[in-house]
Amino acid sequence: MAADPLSPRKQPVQARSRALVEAILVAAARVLEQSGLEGFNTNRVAEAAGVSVGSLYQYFPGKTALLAALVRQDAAAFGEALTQAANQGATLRETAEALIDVMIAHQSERPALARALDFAERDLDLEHEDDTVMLALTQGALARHAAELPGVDFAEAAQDLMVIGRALSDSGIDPASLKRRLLRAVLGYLTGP
Amino acid sequence: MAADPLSPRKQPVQARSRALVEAILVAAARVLEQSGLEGFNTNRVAEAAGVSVGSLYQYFPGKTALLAALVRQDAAAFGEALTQAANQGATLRETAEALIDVMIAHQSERPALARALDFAERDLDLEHEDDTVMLALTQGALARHAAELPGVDFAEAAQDLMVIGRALSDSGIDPASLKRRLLRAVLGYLTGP
Amino acid sequence: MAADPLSPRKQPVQARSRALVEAILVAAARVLEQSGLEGFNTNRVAEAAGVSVGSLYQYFPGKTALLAALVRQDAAAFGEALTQAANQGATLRETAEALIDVMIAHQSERPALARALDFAERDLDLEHEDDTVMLALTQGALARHAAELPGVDFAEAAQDLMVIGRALSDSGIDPASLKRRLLRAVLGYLTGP
Amino acid sequence: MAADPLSPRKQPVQARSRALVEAILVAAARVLEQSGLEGFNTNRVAEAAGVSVGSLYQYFPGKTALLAALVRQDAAAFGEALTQAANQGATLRETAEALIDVMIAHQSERPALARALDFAERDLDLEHEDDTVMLALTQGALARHAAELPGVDFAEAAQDLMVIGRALSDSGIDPASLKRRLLRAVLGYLTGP
DNA sequence: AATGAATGAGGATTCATTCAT
DNA sequence: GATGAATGAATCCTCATTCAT
Repeated sequence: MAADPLSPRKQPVQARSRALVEAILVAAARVLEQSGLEGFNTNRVAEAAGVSVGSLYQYFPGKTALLAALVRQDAAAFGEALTQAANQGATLRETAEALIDVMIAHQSERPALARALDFAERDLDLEHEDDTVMLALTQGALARHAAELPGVDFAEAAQDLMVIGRALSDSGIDPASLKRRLLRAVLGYLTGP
Repeated sequence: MAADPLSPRKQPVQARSRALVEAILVAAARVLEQSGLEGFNTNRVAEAAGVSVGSLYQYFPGKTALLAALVRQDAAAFGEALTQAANQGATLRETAEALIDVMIAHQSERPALARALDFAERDLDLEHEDDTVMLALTQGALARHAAELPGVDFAEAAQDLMVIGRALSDSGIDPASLKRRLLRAVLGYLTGP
Repeated sequence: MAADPLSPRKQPVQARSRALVEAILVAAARVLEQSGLEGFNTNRVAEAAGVSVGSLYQYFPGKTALLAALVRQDAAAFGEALTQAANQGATLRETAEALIDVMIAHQSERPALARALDFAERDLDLEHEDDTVMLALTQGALARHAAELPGVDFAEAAQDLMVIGRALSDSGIDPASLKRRLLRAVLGYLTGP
Repeated sequence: MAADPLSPRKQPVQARSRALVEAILVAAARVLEQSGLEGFNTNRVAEAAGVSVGSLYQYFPGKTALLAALVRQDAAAFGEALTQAANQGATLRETAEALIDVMIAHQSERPALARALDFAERDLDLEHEDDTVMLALTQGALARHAAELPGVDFAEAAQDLMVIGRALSDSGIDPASLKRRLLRAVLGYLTGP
């Protein structure tokens, strides 16, 4: 009965429905970006999407689910981009650079949105779910350079680097120096003292 | 009129007033810890403090200000503890350990509270304000070991380490391995490749 | 325009239509039984019937009409069963027993449904309409035993007994003793002091 | 935490508060009487009482509780009146008359309200709670005339008579003949065949 | 200064009903 | 006729804030 309040209500099959869901998500992202979690409410999102509240609730069982969908959508896109990057680079440094570039790109595109989504992800305890993919990805990328990383626990390192990467890219640090500093943190962690 | 909504309304001079403010803050922390930002509301806090809402508003211009006071109080306490640690340790490693111990202690004492405060700090954009002290502190600690850190930009490093330290200690990583991993991240960053 | 909101919209002539109406009514009964008046809504009924809401509205002008149809259907079935019983029994007592058996059977079959329908009947002020048949029936049954009932106003008695019978059978009284008690009430009323 | 949704939220101690609660209950009764359970909603009641919704919720945890309070208030008043009557009358018939007079009075004063309250009482499953007193009362009244009632199970009879009495007085029967018919039903039940 | 009752805007969610396809 | 997506008014309830006492 009381279904999962974080999952969408039904899969939009028809083309029109998919467009509607898409419109809602786009509007939701905009509202979240401009007004923060504070100002994020279903009525506002529906209005911004040019849709009735009822329609919103047709596809999302509640405010939380909408937020969760946003988070997941972003995580998925991010994961995809990371996947590309993870397989690039002949050296550890090159791979690190590729991954960092993705992180920075993701974050600098819509900083306020990225921040709010990070926020929401924690709030909804969606971290674990989303991070599994990225963790695996990162771990794989590390494993590819095992030769350069003697004695490193890949699982552990992947987790730490994920946390560090996120935190730094989301910290508001001057974008110009961000890449250099992230690189330092990552390579330092891995090949450090 | 439109006064700073983040600052306390007036300095409580009388002893009784100070006690009242203290009681409110203690209660606020408890409420925040137990119910999260979601359940944090002025009526609840006032009740938990055994005080009337009116009195709460006598000393805090609004909910936000109360939250801000909590954040600042915590930051101050944290800063104090860090100050102690920053001056300890003959070697860089030792100093780093001392600082990390403080971070972990601060975080592990009331994890839920620490998390919510971190949350709130960001939400209220209080980061800059609070971090100034810690930044200076960290920077000083680094400077003390300048010999071991050739070519390091202390200001920059302090900022990065602060971010990294916070993120890792708040990440929910197994407390048992947390210190080791934090140390690795910090020393790696500083003395890395 | 403002048509009677309690009457069905049109007589389903086609076989398929009749089946559809039947399916809706069956589903409606089930929903009402399982979820009460509270949870009784057109969307739910339509879904339970495996029919679109639009179709439901094709045959019933509104929620109320659907409910009314349910009430009437039940009343009709009940009336039919009573008709059988009303003509049985050589003595007053025997006839009373037959009628009471029907009442109890009707009520105990789907108690929750019976209750909700009673509820709805009152809510929609359908009592008068439905009871006409039963009243006539009861009155007839009494008349058959006029010899045993000197000085009794059959119309009045029929109404009173109807009310009493319904109330008692719907009162949640232990089914084991229900018949005896109903009999006592009825015969007491009729042949009393 | 999730306290009893049927009980009031706090006892109004101050005179003003009591007046407010009283005003709310009076308004609630009026709304219920005029608009039925259908149109009974907290906003409407608050408005009718000249009070803000917030104030209503200060004293009643929800719509249901408000309704329950109304039912209980009515039941209490009714019980009180019955208590008076139950001790009157030298003969069974006289006592029965006294009780029936109270029932009729209670019902005929505000018929629509009485009906809706009966309705609500069932809806909220408050029957048992309220009826205990009346049952005991009735049982006592019967016991007082035990000599006239050989072989009668007072507990059972009290329950049956309660049900019968309510049903008849609430049935919309012509008030002029109501008393006579009720008396017949009651005495018939008790002293019948 | 303290109290806490009162306010009411705001926000989540439901569901009867319509109508374009 | 059938469909079911879309609508949005209606309703419940919360909580930041004020103000009379």
